[in-house]
Amino acid sequence: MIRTHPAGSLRTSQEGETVTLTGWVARRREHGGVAFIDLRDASGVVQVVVRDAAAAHGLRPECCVAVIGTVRVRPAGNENPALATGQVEVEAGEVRVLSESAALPFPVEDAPASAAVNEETRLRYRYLDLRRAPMAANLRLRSEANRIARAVMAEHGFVEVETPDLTRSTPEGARDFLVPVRLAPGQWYALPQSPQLFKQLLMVAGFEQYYQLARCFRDEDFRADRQPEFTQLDIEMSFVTADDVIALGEEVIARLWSELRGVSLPRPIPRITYAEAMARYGSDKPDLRYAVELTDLTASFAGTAIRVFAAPDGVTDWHVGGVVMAGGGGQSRRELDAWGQWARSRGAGGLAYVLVGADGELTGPLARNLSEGERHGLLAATGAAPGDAVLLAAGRRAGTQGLLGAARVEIARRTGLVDPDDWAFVWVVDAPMFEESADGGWTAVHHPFTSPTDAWAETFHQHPDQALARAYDIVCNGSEIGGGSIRIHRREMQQRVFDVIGLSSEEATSKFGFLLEAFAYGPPPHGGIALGWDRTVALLAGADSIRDVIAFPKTASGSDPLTGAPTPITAAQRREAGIDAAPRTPPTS
RNA sequence: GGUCCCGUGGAGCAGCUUGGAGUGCUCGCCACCCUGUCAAGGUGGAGGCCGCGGGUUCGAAUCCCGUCGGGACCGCCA
Repeated sequence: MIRTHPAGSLRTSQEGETVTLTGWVARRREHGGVAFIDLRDASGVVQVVVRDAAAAHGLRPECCVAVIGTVRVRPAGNENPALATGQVEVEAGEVRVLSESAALPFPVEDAPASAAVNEETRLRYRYLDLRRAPMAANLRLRSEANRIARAVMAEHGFVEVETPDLTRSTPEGARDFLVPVRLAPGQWYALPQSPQLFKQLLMVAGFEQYYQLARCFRDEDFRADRQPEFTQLDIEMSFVTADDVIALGEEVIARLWSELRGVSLPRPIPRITYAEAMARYGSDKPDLRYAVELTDLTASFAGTAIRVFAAPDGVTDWHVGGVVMAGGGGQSRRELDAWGQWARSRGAGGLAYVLVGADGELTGPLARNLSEGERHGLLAATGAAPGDAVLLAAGRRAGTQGLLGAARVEIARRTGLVDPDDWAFVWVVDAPMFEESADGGWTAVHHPFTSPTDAWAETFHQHPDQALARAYDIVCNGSEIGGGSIRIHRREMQQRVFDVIGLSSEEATSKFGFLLEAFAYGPPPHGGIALGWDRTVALLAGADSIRDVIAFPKTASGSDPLTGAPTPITAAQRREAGIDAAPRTPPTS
């Protein structure tokens, strides 16, 4: 090392020692005959005193320097308690500029008032953005999270196995990223959407306990919490029940929050069924930091004269529901009407409201059309108090609950019900196995290898609308941070799932044949979980976006302002890659 | 595929509703002054295709259309 000490490590015990430090000029304060340099390296910051004015003047912000000097205790009254090294300073003998820095595109050492910088600019100069304290802290936190996860896995005897990034396309679920194959023109690899099939093969292979911090790739549109490539803590275990996997998932999460946030999570983490989560919170990832719940008013409005609340003929899952906005009666007419606009912007028909007056009388555009029974039922069911507003929606059950659930989140946000220091974890269990697909058939909610619950093991194929899966999602503060299931290991049961989702045995063989073949050789009962590592770390870091816990993320259009990727390729690259080669065999679909 | 927001010296904003000289704020940058600061302070200075293209107008940062880029949301994400 060309330095003798990390800058952030110096203390009064080193007084008098001659040290060589290396790092970056964070700040410079010139006073004519004396200048103070805040020297930053990965360990922290220490103040360097430079008495050679000419030497100090050349030290531009963020240039890289070496300082040879003597550690001094600061003169009385000049200590800086805000710095870990604030009791000492380094009297510079020699300051060597190792490399200059051009004028900065944005401040690296933030003054508090100027912390916000356009994210595109930050990504363009990500190496400078990562010098900034919050981002540096986030990546170090992520590294610690990785270490903790590996420690927990090691303690339980898990085997870390790497799986391929170049694999075959399995055209279910998300769109694949495709990679042309030079040696076989017309053939394509796909990047894995997850190591799902490989980890099941590793169970067949007898490893029993596998994990991996796995990179996954999905060619879908972006959100604040999505990237085209992302990381999962991927886990699979043999001879386990759902409780075993859940217990392990809890241990990982509890250790992360304990060691990185100093938060002791209540164990076991509570569980809620999917049906209950939808009924009470209108979401399969409910934010339980606040208590607002939805109310089912379907029975109260069964014979309603209000047309929009009446079930059309033939709709069997009609639902009328409400959610109370405490104090919402104080909203202006304009604000109340804005809820309808808010609902329509989410693709819903609208959102009605009634207000509860001081005497419990109901007002609002709908109020006069409510029957006495409806008024009474509404008040009794919702528990709305004078001064409250009740937002009402009607429609098919899932969509209506979802809309009211979104309204619940919005109510909490607008009325300040969210405690940002709170952590509310919950397992959502007993999810449906299937959901209706756009073409009227059935599709697997989780994936087609998810086992039904014991109660549905023999009959799920007869009632795909009701069958429940041995699946579990872990939710934190309204974000799904992981999920998994017990898998199917019986060929006969797997075939029934394929039958339900309309996958012929030819298609199944073509898509998953290698897995089904492996399952002919004594597959163990197994199950697993994958934790969305970017979201998990973002929660730990208090970051608004997973981009803030990824070193080099992409923008919402999939570009990287730093490297300029993606780029066109040359004609020669195009020829060599075999992109335009005709397929050897006709595509299957 | 759809909806909405943003784009103004290097950074962050205001100006736009109601068109009238590139006007303003905070920070940074450059020069000089300054021997105990730590978001140092002081004086002076430089720096602009108001994202881009078109339209309306005597006149456009401002109004209209299109486009590009960024962000958020719906759809999508087994």
